[in-house]
Amino acid sequence: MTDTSQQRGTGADLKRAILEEARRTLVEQGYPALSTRKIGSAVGCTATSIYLYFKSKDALVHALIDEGFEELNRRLEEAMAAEGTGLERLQRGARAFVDFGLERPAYYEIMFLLRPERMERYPAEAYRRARRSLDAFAELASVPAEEGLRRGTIVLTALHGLVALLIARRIDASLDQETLITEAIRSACVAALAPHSTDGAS
Amino acid sequence: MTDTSQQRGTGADLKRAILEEARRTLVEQGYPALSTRKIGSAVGCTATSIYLYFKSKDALVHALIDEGFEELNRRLEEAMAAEGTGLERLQRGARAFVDFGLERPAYYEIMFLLRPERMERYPAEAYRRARRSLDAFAELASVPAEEGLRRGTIVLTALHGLVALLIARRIDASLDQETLITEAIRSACVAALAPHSTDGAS
DNA sequence: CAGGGCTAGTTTACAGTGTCAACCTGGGCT
DNA sequence: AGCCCAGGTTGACACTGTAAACTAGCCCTG
Repeated sequence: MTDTSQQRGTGADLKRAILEEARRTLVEQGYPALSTRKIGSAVGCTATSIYLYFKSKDALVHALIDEGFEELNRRLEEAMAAEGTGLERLQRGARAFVDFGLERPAYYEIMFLLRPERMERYPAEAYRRARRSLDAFAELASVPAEEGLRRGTIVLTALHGLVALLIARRIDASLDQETLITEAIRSACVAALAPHSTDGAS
Repeated sequence: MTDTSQQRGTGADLKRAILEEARRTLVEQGYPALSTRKIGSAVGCTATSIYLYFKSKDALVHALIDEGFEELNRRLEEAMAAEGTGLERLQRGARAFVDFGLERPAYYEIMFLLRPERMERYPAEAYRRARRSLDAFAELASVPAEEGLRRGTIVLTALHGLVALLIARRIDASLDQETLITEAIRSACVAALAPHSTDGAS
């Protein structure tokens, strides 16, 4: 037993091991701790071996992003599948989104917070598919397609801002987090489903 | 004339030059291009000289963040000072916030998008002061203090999410950006000033 | 005027990072 | 037996922020 560095298989096994280690590091120590050399030594190979299975470090991260979107989408579908009014379902979806962000901040970071240029190599197609979440939001607003997409997007931006600032601890600590979240969600969801208002409020 | 590297003064002059160069780089090439060595060579000194005037690279960035908050606050005050109903003023403030983010993305990034641990060294006091913007939002909701702070925070989070995703180009390109922005702002502001709703909608 | 000390800056070095090019090595096939 | 090649490694490059040690120039004092 040399130490940790011997759970390495070869070929596809090694690729799996690398991915596993990357996932573990991401969850336990966050994105900045992800380094090719660390992964390599933890998995029992050199840093450059990673490039046999991933075109770049970013490509490795993209694989993790895919995992993240899979879980997020699963949660969203589950939350919104159950019965209820449109508003209720939308609110449950929103809640699921926020919970995901708070429970998996490291995943959330690489999915939504990573510098744009890191994402450019992330295939646009994959990204669109990954963003099914948005479609789910959009379809709930029973309005013309574009308007629906817009309203879904607005909800998403509001939720994103909430999660992002919570994760970054940039929210005034004197506020009760739970109340803030429920109020923010309600505010965003109610507005999204409100009848089309062509001019000022009533 | 060796080359560019001769606009250097000494002492406080050098500090000013460093700050200027940092600001220029930030605006022209973005935060990731900020490196101590590049700044040094552009300004005519070595990388380590920067540490004579700034405790760390982060401290230098903090100085830029201060500049950013100064401009943002100025814009917000200007936008919200003019007459109008509470809603109108809030909307103008929100618009000013979004415009700032879109016009100064690099500043916005270091102010709101930088990794949290980079900010830990940013004195909490300075950050609170810098966040006067939020207070301005809060005071417009004429409700109890805590409720006002919460509503202001919710508006801020919504705007932040909007700006963050716009800057990151993660908004569906088929949407008209201008419409999206005005709708998002209206939605957030109307909700913030809505009467207190203890239970479900009417 | 000689010399001490301080200030402002540089040199050098360390420990990291992602990534590329060249090298090696063991197992399967001809 | 001999070859080849998939799969890994070694070593290097160009960066990063930053700390420690060193140095040139000036002012002030004896």
